[in-house]
Amino acid sequence: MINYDSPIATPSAPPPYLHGLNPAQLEAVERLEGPLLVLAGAGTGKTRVLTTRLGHLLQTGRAFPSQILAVTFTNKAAQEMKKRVSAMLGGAAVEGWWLGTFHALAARMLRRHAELAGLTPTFTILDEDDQLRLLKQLMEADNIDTKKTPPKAAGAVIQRWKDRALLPDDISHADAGTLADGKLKKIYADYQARLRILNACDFGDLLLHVIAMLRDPKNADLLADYQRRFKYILVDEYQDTNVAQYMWLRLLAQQNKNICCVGDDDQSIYGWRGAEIGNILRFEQDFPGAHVVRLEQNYRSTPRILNAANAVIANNKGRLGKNLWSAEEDGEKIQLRGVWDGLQEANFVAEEIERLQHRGTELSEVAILVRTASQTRPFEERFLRMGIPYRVFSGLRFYERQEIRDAIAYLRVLAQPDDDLAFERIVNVPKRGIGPAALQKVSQLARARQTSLTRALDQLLASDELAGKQRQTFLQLATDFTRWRGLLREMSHAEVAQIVLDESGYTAMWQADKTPEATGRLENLREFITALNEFDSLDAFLEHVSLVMENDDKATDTYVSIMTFHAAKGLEYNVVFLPGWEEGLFPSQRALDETGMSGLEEERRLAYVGITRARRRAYISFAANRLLYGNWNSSLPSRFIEELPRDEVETVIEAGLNTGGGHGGGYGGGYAPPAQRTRYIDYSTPPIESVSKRQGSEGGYAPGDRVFHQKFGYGEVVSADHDKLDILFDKAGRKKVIDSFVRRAEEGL
DNA sequence: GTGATGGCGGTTTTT
DNA sequence: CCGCCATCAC
Repeated sequence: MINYDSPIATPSAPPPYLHGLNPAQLEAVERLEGPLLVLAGAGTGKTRVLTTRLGHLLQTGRAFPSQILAVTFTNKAAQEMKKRVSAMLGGAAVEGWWLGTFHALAARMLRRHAELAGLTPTFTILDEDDQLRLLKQLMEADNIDTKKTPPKAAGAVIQRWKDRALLPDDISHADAGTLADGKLKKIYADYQARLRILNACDFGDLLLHVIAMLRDPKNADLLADYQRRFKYILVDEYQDTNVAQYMWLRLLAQQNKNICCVGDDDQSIYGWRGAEIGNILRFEQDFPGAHVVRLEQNYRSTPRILNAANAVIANNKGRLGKNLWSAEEDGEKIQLRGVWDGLQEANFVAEEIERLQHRGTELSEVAILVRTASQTRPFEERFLRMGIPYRVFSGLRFYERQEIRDAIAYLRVLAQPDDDLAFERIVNVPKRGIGPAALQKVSQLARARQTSLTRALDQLLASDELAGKQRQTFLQLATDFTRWRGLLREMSHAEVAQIVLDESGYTAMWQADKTPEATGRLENLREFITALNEFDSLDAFLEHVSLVMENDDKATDTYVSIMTFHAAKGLEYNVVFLPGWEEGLFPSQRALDETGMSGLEEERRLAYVGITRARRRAYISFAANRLLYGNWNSSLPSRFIEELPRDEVETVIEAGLNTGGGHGGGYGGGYAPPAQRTRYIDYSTPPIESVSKRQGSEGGYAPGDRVFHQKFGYGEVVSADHDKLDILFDKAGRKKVIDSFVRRAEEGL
């Protein structure tokens, strides 16, 4: 079917962009109507299919850009898609389409209708750091031992609830668990209430609020509007979606039902952070009339590598099933090495890399993929000694660095005065002499008033509650912020940022710092200001940093790449080393203990992802002894090694190694499958209680009342204006105080 | 309010 | 073994 109304439609010959697609790819591009699942195996041309499909939609005039919703998981993927589609359409940028990550798109919707979620359009998106500090406060306020239940653990559980679109009210007593004395449900509720006061969201909330908003019968028009708008929906990496994301997609796809999900169940490796592999496995039930297209022809790896990957993944039960094949020559066998210990393993890898290098292999074509970040060290030490250039991909990203977070916190307080977490972060950075005790005063009032720290501070400064140096310091800070906010109207946000960093003493703090890192930090701050210049407004910049964790590496230099399996997803190298295939390490003991059979299958998918990163050569190795936390431990080869097909593998095992008493036996099971319950609880709108109603003077003091103040002692109220009291104290004289700092003097005392 | 020492715990990570 | 956090001494 061709739309002849479109000026750019080409009625006759197939357009050039469809040339060279294989039949499955072609179907994935051209089947535009109805639900479609594209099962795209590793290296089967997924990105090409995705971009061609989008370009095809636009080129044939099936949809205006604004009628297309295209969702990815990472910003990198979104950028890539943007770039490739516009290249395909002759270079012009596509304007007005909804292309981005789940979170960026949800944030866009939420900002449009923030008031429907009880927020203002300038709401803040908290980072992990903020979330944890907030949780910690709430837990301590509830007398929960944060040693027994680290906020991080509590936060993870709450995150998982949010991933499943469960609000505090949806958590049954049984599900609340034993963590934090079983008070986690309450902590979750407190946390949500606090976020609303802060006019803030965490990542999970972005989707949760939008879902709640769209499902609210009061907003039926809004839902209908979005449902009509998005004629075509495209989702990348569908195997990684969580329940909330699935619900959001389903809501939006209801009307036109043209939803195309692309993914690979065998590459679902993010279950531990809420990804629900069931989403992709159930696609055909969830979207009636769905078609499934399998992309199985692989253009990346040799058949031997594919056979090995196929053989390992075939041991998984929960999968849709698919077999990668290649039209190429067999290629080299997988090299399997068993060595004495981790040092020898590093040695072997290093020497092999040198050998390959002499035969003309570029180091940029070599990668070492590990299960955990801590495995990189022996390789680094060995490479340093031998002078092999390498790079470990795992370090802190730009926006996660301390000095950048501090700078961002200053800007957040500027843009959003209610952002308590940002305020707390910088209130004593650089050191101003405002310690926990001083801050306590402000937060006490903020809690009593159900308001933010900045507002509470203003009220405190209007009273006589603060005195001396403390008052001076706070006053200085408050006036600085007011002045800086004023500057935003006069000059560019980058200039203001520079002024803030200088006048606050933040730059000076690092200049005075004599540690070796200080120079780098100052450089980062300069880079930060430059980055600011690339955005139209402060708000646009803050949105960017809260949603984007950019990867600022350019792979131009020649070095060996060292990274985790997770980080390697989507990448490919001619030569791939896969060290540390030992029971306990890979598959990870913890994954087995915590999630049993499904954990094992996810580990196996990691193996599959790892193997399929290799184009020409893959090396798998294990060591009989490994240094762990400073102790030597003996280990057995990974069970995945036994799953490799013998014909495709060339094995060299050092003499005298215990490999578990020969193949076929050995590993004690003990990973009992837990009662696997995935719940899809109906989602109800969160109650939006009015905060402002609860403010005001609960004291109801009147002139003549006798009161007691912690610091000023007894006194008599002269006048009362709402919450502000003018009191003549018996000893301290006349003071303006805030009513929540006084209590009634008991009669007869 | 700020700097120094000891104890404990320790996958995977994006937004 | 290393890094983080909490507690202790100024």
